[in-house]
Amino acid sequence: MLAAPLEPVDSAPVTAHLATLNVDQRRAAEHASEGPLLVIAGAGSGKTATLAHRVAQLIVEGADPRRILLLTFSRRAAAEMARRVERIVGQAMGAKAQAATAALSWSGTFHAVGARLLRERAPEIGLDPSFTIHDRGDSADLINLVRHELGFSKTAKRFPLKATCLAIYSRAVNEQAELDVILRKVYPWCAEWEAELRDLFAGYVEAKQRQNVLDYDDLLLYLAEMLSDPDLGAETGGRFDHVLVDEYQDTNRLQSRILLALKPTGRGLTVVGDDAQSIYSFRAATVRNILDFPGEFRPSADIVTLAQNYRSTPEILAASNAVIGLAAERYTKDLWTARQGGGKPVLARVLDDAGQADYVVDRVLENREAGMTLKQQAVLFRASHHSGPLEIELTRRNIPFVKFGGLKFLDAQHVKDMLAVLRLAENPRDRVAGFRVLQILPGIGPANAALILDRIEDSPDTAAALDRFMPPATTAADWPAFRDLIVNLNARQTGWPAELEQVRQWYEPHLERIHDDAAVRLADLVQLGQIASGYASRERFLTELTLDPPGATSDEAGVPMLDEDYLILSTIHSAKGQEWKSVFVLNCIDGCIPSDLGTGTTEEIEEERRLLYVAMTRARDALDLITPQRCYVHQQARRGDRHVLAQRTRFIPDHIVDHFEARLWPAVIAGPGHAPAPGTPRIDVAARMRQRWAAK
DNA sequence: CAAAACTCGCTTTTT
DNA sequence: GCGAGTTTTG
Repeated sequence: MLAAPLEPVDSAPVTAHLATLNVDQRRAAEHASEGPLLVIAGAGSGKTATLAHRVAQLIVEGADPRRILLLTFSRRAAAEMARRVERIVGQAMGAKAQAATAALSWSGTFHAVGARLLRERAPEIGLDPSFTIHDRGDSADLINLVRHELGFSKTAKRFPLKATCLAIYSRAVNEQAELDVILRKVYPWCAEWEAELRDLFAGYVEAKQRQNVLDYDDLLLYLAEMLSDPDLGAETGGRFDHVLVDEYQDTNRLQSRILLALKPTGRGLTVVGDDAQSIYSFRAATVRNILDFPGEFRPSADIVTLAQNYRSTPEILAASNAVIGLAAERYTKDLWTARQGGGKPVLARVLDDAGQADYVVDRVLENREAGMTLKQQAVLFRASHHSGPLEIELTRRNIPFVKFGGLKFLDAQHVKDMLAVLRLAENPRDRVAGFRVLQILPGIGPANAALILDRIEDSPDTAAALDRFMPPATTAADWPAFRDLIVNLNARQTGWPAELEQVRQWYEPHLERIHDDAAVRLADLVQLGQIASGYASRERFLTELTLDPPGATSDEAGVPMLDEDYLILSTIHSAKGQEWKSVFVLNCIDGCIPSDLGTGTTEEIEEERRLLYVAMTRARDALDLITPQRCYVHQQARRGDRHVLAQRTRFIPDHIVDHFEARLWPAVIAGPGHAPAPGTPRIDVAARMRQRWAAK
């Protein structure tokens, strides 16, 4: 990612391992650790390299790696950082490097670090250390149970859906704001339910505590509360000499509260980010964190700005600068590059979804002919389902691909079932897990499941509680095996990871009874077993899988045929921090970018603009933005032909369109409002025929 | 009381 | 084209 130094290395002699850095990067890497440091790092400016060099430099200067806390946005980012730090330290220190970087054990997301600190300190803060962690789906299920108990599922006017309830709760927690403010600002259509929502959230919090479970938000919230105790805060902060945070523009108020509680004076604190790439406000991230950071301290934090881009051609950079240049507010200046020219980015007009898929496939294959592997190319899109038609076309033409973002391995019912069994064993009070597991058995529905779980909750002895249950006739045959499984797992008799195999053997007949496609699903479970073997214990497996699901952020697990070449498909959000030689961005039209769901307020529109900017700045040598002329309307009878004419995205208005090469594809299609050129077919029957059989 | 059959409403991005 | 609630059936 980092090119050779383009700045002449001046004045002071530089240690070899920092020689590849430019002047600004080196200033950041060598910044004396006394005061806080803010690094504003534009897209492709060597941000990861700079941060890695800073960590490496700290270690070379004698910092204890066990006392360095590195907070990243994903585990993949943490792993990448560790790899680079090791290489750099190796240059400077030789053989000792591996030991030094292996001790760099405190790196990960805020959530993962939170889970670890809370598990460690649990007894001191009134928490049972065997707590299990709910992912978003589990949390929604639990909030739904409470909603039923409170009778809100039977209101005359429809009460907000479980996912909406959870989103409101989560927003209030992460933004550290009052419910009425959140409702007025973000969920005005739910404002009439304020009193009921308050009751619901109170019940939800109570239920989580009774069941000894934490949700994602709790990992941050409990940590922040723990650190607000002067002793615990000082003690925990004192464990780390250096705290470094990546992607600071995408943190929320709760996260900044945690950071300030760890390092109230800012001593040893470094944050890195780019306000032009802030794209997570739906998760309550606020760009204020990065903007207000310097002023949080006396004296205020030093600021280093990295504005030289090493990634893209000047033409791609110029187009990206033009797009972000139209932003209403912006704090970072334009990026510049010393790279020599390539071609302008392409703005391709295609007829529709099918044309878009054809265009991308043709261009991808062209690139491959020219020597570019599939892995060096990526297709990006705003919403996960936008890639549907393309996925079909890729499958049809035998082009392997891997998709990031969207539907995950762990969302499949059969995988959730298996994990729920393990979770119930780990924490018998986890009601969401218990509900799911019990209802796998024939003859057990919500009523019986609730009864059994009540008994487990009341009894200190799970085995005895299970034995007291008299199963109905339909369940009798399956009950003893189930009872033995749970009791055995609960007592940890089999050990890890062998017990996953034990669960699978129990589950297999049920899988075959419940699903017609049991064979396919069984293959997933075998894969789950492989993933499990990489974790040291059941607790670690459950925790880390929940905090970093495979398929979403990791490219190690869950992906078949790793040695083969494959095309990358990714949501723009999941593409953060990455780069490819050639990038395609689908549906650069109004309604998709910006999403018509995100055009309520100017802030939302501005975030959509930054999203397009993030997508464009992923490209090194080639960039194609695709604009289908018409877009099929989503809600309509199957095989309907209703569509709307789509406009090019408002973020590329006429006066900056010169930064792009306009291309019609196929070259003969007519523009909107024009008659077809002579000899051009009015309808593309062939495309319709393909469409007819393409999708189910 | 459980499970299957049916009907209505909504459809982003993710730790 | 799917999830959630409702009604019917066993």
